[in-house]
Amino acid sequence: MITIEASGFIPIYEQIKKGIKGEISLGVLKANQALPSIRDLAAELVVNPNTVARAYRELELEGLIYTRKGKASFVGENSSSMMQKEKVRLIEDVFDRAIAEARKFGLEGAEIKRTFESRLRSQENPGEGERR
Amino acid sequence: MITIEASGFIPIYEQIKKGIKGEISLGVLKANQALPSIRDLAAELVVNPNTVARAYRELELEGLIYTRKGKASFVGENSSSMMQKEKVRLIEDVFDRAIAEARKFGLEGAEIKRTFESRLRSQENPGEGERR
Amino acid sequence: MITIEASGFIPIYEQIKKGIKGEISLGVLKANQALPSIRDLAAELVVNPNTVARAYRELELEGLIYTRKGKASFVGENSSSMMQKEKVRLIEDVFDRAIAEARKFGLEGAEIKRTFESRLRSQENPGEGERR
Amino acid sequence: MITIEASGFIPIYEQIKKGIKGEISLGVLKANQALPSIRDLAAELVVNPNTVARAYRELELEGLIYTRKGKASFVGENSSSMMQKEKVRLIEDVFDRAIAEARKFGLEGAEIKRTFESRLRSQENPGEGERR
DNA sequence: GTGGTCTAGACCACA
DNA sequence: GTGGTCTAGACCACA
Repeated sequence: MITIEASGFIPIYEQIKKGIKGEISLGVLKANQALPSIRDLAAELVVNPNTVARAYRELELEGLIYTRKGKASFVGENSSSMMQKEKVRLIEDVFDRAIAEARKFGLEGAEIKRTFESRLRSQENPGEGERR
Repeated sequence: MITIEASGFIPIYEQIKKGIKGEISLGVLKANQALPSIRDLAAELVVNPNTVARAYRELELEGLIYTRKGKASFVGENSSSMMQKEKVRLIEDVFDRAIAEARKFGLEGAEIKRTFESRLRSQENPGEGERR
Repeated sequence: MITIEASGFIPIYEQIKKGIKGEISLGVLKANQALPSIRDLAAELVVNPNTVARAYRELELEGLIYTRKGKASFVGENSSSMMQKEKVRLIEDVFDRAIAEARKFGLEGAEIKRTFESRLRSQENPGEGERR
Repeated sequence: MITIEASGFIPIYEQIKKGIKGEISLGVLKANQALPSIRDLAAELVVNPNTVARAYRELELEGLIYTRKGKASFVGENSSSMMQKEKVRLIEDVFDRAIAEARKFGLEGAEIKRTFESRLRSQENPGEGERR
């Protein structure tokens, strides 16, 4: 289940790569399991097949998947453990950026924490609206 | 003090816009204060003047700054209050994205919180290294 | 059919914007119809592609067109009705300016009207030449 | 009484030239009469003296005014008759443009006339608002 | 010196 | 092929 946001600046192929990495690290996609075909995934995401192909090609270059020509692409044997290691780095990075962004707008530690917690809560209880 | 990261996908002119918005919201740039000249900022950021000009032009279209041809660009009268309102939205947005990212990699509420707090701490005490 | 007059002070990108707005309001360009490609229009107008790109970009910021990267730019769903509303304002404005101009040269109501009507007539019957 | 609109694309020196031409053609400024000094007019219009100087310089090149160094600029002997001839052309031109603009937005003869007349009326009776 | 427009041309993301 | 960004560099309006 990959979601694409067209509005942003992040290339679609990067969003697809990230989505698949997420599924590998989650265990949704397991070692040697076949990925969806390029055409199927492209149709599902309403995206050009070339774009999916590029995502797969780069994942292959990174050693996370392998391709059997004429058959399909498969999750690599060591992908899961590779992703475990990268996962930590990736998530830390995303929070570092978010915190840096908040600081750029003048928030300090306590405020940043409060904002973060309020967002976490509001995402977990989306029906409730936001109390602060 | 705007920093440009060339590696990312976010266009330079967007990074400049964001930087200036941050400074306005921080009060570093105050109403009717002159922005650095296009050429100066371009030199400082090692970027083409056209790129800075585009950032300024878009900020003007958004009503945050105004320009006196032949003189300079200035922070708009209401920019600060405009940014105050947008600030909340912007920061919430950045945390929403970070949390969504973390979830995509299989983290849940408690883990996300722990990760966030460890990053916040490690940024505040950069000398200590990172404990995990 | 957009015409650019190089002699004037109005920037080329503004003339292109105005031309496209005219075509949308005329119904020559209909909702979801593709605009000419940036390169094609640039070639037709003998103008740099960047200049057309700027016009398109600003029309997009104004919400009149939308762009699918790698495909084309398209007329927005509500552009026609947006232009209908703006059309009145735009045309009233242009006559206000013309009338103000005439007054600046000392013409009064009746003379202004006579001049306007003679121009309207002479444009409708260009073959006849101008009688004064 | 010259009015400058800063928002537009028309250079300020052109607006000043046009204003002075209007005053000459109106007879407000008569042959051999001194124009306001560059500094005075610049102060009055809240504009840089260089800008007024340029307007005067070009009017001199067009033969409409002459300058006595150290004294002032004066309306030329034949300016009034020169302007009489140009006046017609100038005003016709402005209406031609306005009509062309209206046509670009799909209006035809009768509608154009109606719009023009309504603007003329509303300018003459600004207190009344616009009835159509 | 300062901003604004424009061109030529390169390179990239995407279809 | 199509749009987007960026650079280098020119020229102009204005201060």
